[in-house]
Amino acid sequence: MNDLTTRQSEIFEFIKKEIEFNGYPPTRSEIAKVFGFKSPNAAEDHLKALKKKGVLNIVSGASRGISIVKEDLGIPVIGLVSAGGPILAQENIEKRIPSTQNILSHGVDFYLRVKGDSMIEAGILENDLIAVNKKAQIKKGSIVIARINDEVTVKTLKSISSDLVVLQPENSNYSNIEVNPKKENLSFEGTCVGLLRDFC
Amino acid sequence: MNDLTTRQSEIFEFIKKEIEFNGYPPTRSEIAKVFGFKSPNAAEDHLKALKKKGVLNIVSGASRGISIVKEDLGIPVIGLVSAGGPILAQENIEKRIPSTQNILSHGVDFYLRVKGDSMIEAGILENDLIAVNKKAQIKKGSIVIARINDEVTVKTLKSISSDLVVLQPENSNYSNIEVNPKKENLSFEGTCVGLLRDFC
DNA sequence: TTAAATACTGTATATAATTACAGTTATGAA
DNA sequence: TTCATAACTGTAATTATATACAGTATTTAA
Repeated sequence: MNDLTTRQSEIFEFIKKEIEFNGYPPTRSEIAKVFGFKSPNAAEDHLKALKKKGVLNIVSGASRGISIVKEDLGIPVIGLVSAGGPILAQENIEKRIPSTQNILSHGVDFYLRVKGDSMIEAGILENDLIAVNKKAQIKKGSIVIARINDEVTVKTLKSISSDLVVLQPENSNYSNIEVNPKKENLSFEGTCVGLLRDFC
Repeated sequence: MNDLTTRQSEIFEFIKKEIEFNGYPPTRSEIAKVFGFKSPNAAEDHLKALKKKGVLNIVSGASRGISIVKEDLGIPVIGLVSAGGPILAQENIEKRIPSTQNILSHGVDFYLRVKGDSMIEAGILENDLIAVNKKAQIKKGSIVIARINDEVTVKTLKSISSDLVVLQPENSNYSNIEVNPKKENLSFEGTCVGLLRDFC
């Protein structure tokens, strides 16, 4: 229900930019003028389409009564991960942090609250929030969020091959975790791309 | 030039809330209705006053042509601190991070980029950004940003009295710093209230 | 004390803006 | 083929909106 046509995207982007730049939305005539429409009704038609597709709200009768539908709930913060189910399951979401501006440079899919002290030598302390990107390439040396037999853990990926994956805690009191992905259930939830610590 | 009267503040706050809530600014009539004015001209007068005081932009002729003047440049990120001068001097500002939403719970006056490894055992690594609050009470045990004879340093405040201040690095390779505030120039730039790390 | 600013009422009007209705043309799916 | 959707032109009417002008009363700064 949210695949806009090329033209609709152009109109939608223009409206967003206008709101950003002027502080208020454009009128039908203003849209028409910018796109070279000879009738404000062309803009009206586009607005109706964008409303129908759920990306705009239109308040009838109000001048400039256009607003952007924001489905952006914020970036979820994952506390304890319940066994089974996906990490992003509703019951795992502790709260959400507005994603209004990307303070961290990579895309952040979710924040994970750190349990335990296995990563303190990498400067990752208990209760820190690590910013996780789900799609960033999993590679040697990066800090990964791994799931081993339904247990979620944050470790440095030391080596990876088809029958041996070595996960290294950054705490000399702990030993490396060696997993054979053919025998055990191993998956990667993502890569650590940042960290937030909130002193309170 | 920016001291609004009580009434003007009410109007100004209302306009901000309307923009936040509806996505577009109110009309004169809408303002008048909410405040019980019997004439839209009362709203017009207020808008003119708010424009004159520099907190609003009004685009003449445009319906709802009201926008908030934003002086908010974002929270400064301080890189290297040049000797002398205040920490927030222009030349020290590396960039600014939009303060659209307070991710961290305390007020953040600026971010300071960490140099060196003196705090690694507190999970503060080189190049991390520590969030600094200038006004939070300086107390024993908190991580403070101190200035000793024009040198800025981040340490844990171990003890404080009129003739001895002990600053403790969180790295066993370093020794405590002892300062006599009567003999040396010591000031506190603020308290660490958070941390941002951006893996890149 | 005197002018300027604040905070309104009341009226009126030009124009800004929404939006319906009637069409045209092109494209892709049933 | 035929119908729905997309992307417009063109016209026009209702209503939404900005905003000027003329007042009044109160408060505040010079």
